Amino acid sequence: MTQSRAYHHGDLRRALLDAAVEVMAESGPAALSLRDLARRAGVSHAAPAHHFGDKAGLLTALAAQGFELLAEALGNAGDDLVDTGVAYVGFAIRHRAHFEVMFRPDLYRADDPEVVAARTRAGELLRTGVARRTGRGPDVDALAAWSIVHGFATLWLSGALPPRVGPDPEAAARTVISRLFP
Amino acid sequence: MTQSRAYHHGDLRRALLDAAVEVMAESGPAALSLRDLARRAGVSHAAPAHHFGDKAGLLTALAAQGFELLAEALGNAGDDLVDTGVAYVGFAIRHRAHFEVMFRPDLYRADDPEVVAARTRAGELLRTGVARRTGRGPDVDALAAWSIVHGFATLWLSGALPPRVGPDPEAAARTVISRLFP
DNA sequence: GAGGCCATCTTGTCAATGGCAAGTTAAAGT
DNA sequence: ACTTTAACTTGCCATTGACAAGATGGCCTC
Repeated sequence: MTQSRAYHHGDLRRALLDAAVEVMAESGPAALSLRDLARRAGVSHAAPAHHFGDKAGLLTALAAQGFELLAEALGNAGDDLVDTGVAYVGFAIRHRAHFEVMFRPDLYRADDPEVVAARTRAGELLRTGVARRTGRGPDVDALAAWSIVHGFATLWLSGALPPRVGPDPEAAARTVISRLFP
Repeated sequence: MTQSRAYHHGDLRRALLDAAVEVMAESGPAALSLRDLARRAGVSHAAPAHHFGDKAGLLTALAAQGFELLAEALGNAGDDLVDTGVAYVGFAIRHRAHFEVMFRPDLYRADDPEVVAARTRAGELLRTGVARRTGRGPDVDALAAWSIVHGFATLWLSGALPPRVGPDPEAAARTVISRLFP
């Protein structure tokens, strides 16, 4: 109904992407199988190939969608730098499957035009969030900010953080980011 | 010759781990195939199963080895906090394959005793590196430090950083970490 | 030194997967 | 009505991970 016309299935492209997100959120990207997605959508095993070409094609679409969602999340975060960082972490937690694909370029075609456009947009939003603070040059601040939120999100998602950090990732992230920008 | 006795092959266990590191350093963890490793070692396709049980078993051994290497790298880094952080990044760059597996617990058995022991050891070395500095409590400092070095390493490995950062990851990491601990 | 034991590795097989080729269905245009 | 074309199916093949059963060869004991 939304972007590809409704034929036999309705909106298979979206259904496959949604199913992929669901599977990966539970079992990680390694557990993804095109045939399983097709089964969940109630179509034949070769149907996904029509929409995405191959597995990398599906993950490319997912990565593009992820960068768009990230840009949206950063755009809604307001002007404060710490809020932007917390929004980055919140996006990673809430859209775990997207996030995990986005930063694994060996899984998809990172030079895809849609991916490049969405990634550029998200990157600029992230950088403008840091623009007004200065220290050793804005580049260093931006890189440090990106590193600390990306690292925190990654560590949280991988389960590497000790329980002592607490159950609320965004609250913990706020504390950590404030340590960088007091 | 080193740990498993030399029978038909010599030291198949080590050969398979080395081949796995080589493959993953080039093409990422998704490209890993037990049969390919067996081919490279010149043994039959079922030989790896004897040493590692299954694919997760091989990656478990690789993760344990990785945490040991990380502990070693951190131990050699000296007392300075920034040096410890740079050593963390240096480890991630130099042992990319290990690093990428270590923080992807869906790929291996993270509760394996050897893995737990090595990870605990590395974790303590990382935390003692931060111990002497205090700010909002050592926990926050340790978490911030870990996040920033882990995030920088991850972003560098994924190729997400702009070329402007320069060609030397450890030099750039030093600048970024110094931003957190001036 | 003969026989047994066991770690090491091989051969054979099976289900599942990704990807390709060729055919089928049905909506949409002319 | 006829054609075109997107959307999907059926059938196939090579590769892979995992398992079962067998072969090989060093080591140990009596």
